[in-house]
Amino acid sequence: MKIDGIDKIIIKTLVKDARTPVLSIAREVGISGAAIHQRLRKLEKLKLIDGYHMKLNPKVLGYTTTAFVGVFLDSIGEVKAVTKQIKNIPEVVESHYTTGNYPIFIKILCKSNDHLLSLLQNNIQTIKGISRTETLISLSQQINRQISI
Amino acid sequence: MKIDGIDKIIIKTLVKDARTPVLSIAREVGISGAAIHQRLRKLEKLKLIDGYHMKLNPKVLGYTTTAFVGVFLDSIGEVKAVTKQIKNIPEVVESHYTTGNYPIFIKILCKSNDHLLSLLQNNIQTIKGISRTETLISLSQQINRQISI
DNA sequence: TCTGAAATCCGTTTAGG
DNA sequence: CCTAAACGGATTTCAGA
Repeated sequence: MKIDGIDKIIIKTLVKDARTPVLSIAREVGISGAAIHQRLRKLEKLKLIDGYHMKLNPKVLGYTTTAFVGVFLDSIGEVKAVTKQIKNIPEVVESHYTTGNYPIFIKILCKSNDHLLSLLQNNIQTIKGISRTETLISLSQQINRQISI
Repeated sequence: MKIDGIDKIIIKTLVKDARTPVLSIAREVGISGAAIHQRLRKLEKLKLIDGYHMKLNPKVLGYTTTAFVGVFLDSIGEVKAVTKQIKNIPEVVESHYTTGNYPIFIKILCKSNDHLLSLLQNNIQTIKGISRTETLISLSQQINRQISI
């Protein structure tokens, strides 16, 4: 797996704006569009490129609060069943199976503190197998980026 | 701010694949490409669309482990200074200012447990103002999505 | 908001060094 | 790994309903 400087420019450009035309990258680095195209195919085949996605701004939809919730279980065997239930809650955007304090750790978006409370009490804590939760509210996010290449 | 069914199709399509041609969406919903184009401009003006980004697969780069680190500070006044230092660590992909157990909560990617240990001992814990840390290792991630519309 | 057409530009393939 | 050429199809703009 060789990733040279040209590949890095292609990647950095498209991480920033996935709709940058291939030909504009080609002009930038001074090779043909077809060559950029071939390199993109290579990077996709390597699975280094996972996809191209529109990013939504949750705040415009009213989701102003991010919270992390550590989930304790009655027994560790229930991870799968509980995760399946958690998947049905649309406000949950990440779920991790973890070692440390909690077996399950999730990230949720909510519209207000009341919404957060309601999610915890009416959705998350009513799932069978969950014994209790610990919440961490993100007041603001200073870093949000991908791994650097 | 009105988002109708057509807007939702546009958004869902581009969230899944940001490079879907406007004209293919147009055929899907049965209106002209120009109309889709106008709606996209509208959604961008609303700031609902935050951007279009290539998503990298950290595993292909060797980053197989995700960890969350709760950071305790000597004094709460040091949040800004410490965050600035944290930003210099490339493995840190998220940093949150939080209420709860920790004032700062970060997400990091690492290549191995040794790498994680080295990051904690040689990078994070050497930052002036950090008193101690608590680590949560993600063994696997079951959910990774955006807010639903 | 939408359409349809025009103009311009792009992605992709192919043949070849 | 690259180029150049060519085709099909895309984005974008604009006038008008």
